[in-house]
Amino acid sequence: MAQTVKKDGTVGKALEILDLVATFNRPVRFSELLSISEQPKATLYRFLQTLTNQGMLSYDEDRQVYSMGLRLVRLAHSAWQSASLAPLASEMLDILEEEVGETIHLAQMENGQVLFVDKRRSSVLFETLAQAGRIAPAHCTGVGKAILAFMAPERLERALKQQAFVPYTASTHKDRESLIAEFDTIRAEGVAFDREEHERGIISIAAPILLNNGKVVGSVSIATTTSRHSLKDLETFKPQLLQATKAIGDAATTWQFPSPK
Amino acid sequence: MAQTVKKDGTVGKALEILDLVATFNRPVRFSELLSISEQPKATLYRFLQTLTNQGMLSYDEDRQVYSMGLRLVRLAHSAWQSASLAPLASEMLDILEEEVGETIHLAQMENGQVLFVDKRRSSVLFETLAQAGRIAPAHCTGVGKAILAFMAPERLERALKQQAFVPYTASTHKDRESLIAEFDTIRAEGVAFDREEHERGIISIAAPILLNNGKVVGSVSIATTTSRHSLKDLETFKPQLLQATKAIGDAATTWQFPSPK
DNA sequence: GTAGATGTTCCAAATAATGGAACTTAGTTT
DNA sequence: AAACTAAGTTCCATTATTTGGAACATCTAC
Repeated sequence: MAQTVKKDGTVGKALEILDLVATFNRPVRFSELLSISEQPKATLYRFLQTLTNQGMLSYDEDRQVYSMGLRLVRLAHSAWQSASLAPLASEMLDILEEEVGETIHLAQMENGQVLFVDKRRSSVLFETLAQAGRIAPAHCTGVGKAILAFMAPERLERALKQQAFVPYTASTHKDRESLIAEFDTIRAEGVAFDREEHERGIISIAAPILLNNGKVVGSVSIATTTSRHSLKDLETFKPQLLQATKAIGDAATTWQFPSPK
Repeated sequence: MAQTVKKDGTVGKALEILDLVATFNRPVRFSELLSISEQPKATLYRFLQTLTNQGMLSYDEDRQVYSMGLRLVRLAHSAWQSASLAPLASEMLDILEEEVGETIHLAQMENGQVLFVDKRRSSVLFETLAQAGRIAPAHCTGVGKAILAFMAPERLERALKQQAFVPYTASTHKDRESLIAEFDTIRAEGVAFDREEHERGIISIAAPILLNNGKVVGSVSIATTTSRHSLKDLETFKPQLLQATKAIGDAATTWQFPSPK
């Protein structure tokens, strides 16, 4: 279990249920939730009512199904704007995209997983919230490994405990040791490679975003397909990538929120 | 006060605090929150701790400020995908954009406010404030009025109670009566106009998205600036707009979530 | 009509939230 | 450098809320 022990009382339980509904990625019946949830019937029922009342979930009376609520979209907009690296990094990502002409991802760590907070892609027009918010495992992605390799010991320890080490492809790290073994190389080179570890045919080069005090706050990757490019090709983008992550790191360090006055 | 009476115990209070932090749109200190919150010091403190623990908020130890948490971005991604009209409407919005070549917004109602869930824009120059997740008042926007005018009586009543009737411009409806008076026209014409009611120089034409059973579930608008177009110009887009909203309404009506099995 | 499953409500017991006040730390003034 | 002030944190007996087993209601299928 990648789940950590929760000690946050009623609120924690309610949010756990929110996560539960989210994992379905489709409207879901009460009984379906009941069968997976730890909570007894009446308790689960009450939580669903409360969350629906609050707009965190929505309930379709005709179909008798729960979905995620729009209040989340509103709240996330605020989160994305004021708490993610996206607004800060936007310019640098634009520049990087222009330089390399490949798909760019901006990621941060959330509960041991990689959370994509922004993206640039050379071809198709896309809407931010549609793609932002997607998650991926940390142990088998360039963005994930780039962050993990630069984490402080106890933060890393916590993150590693949350990895499930699902072996997506033949080259996926299948245990903790194998993953850790790569960190020295990543730290030495300053970049991490995804060698089709998450998806066959998809490779990437990723670099961490570091604050001036050394803390990792996120990472940027340049991703492509094996049919278009080799790892060697990606390596030629390294200078531009590092320049971008450096610039974002500097911006994140000096960034001050607007004075309260 | 546009605030409704909350009866959702601890969870409701916690979410209220989340909203409170969101309104700041910037990292915020404990004392700032305390000064506006209803909650006593210790209670507020504990809630902030819990929410931070849960990833719904994030806390910057150095600056001692709270921001919205990335868990919201993850959850909202799920909400946007499975509970908003956006995925369903995407194709139709693409077509509409191509036909009219102006900025398109897709909106839904959330807690009496208009919530933008998707957007298409033809020119980068004309940057409206609206992006996915962004909110706006209902009483002074095309999308808002288009939805309100087609709401069932008690839903409308609840929504009207939540309007603050802030007079943004000279043409903003400044009270309930003035707003309601326009509804007959909107219902008769099938579209609502924003006559610079929210922002000077910005006008729009909007149409409701109706399910086959008559329920309004959202609206679509075509927005432009007065320097580029007049209201008459916008009116020429009416057929295309109505065709798009009809198609989205049909899709929303027949849409079935993937079978649980 | 009946069986079975799903969804909703009740209420006394168990538990968690509450908040006034005391305490600690950080920042400022005399 | 002591005294003051404001901000943030912890404590704990009291209070209020959550809890969940079980009964009840509703729907579905045969």
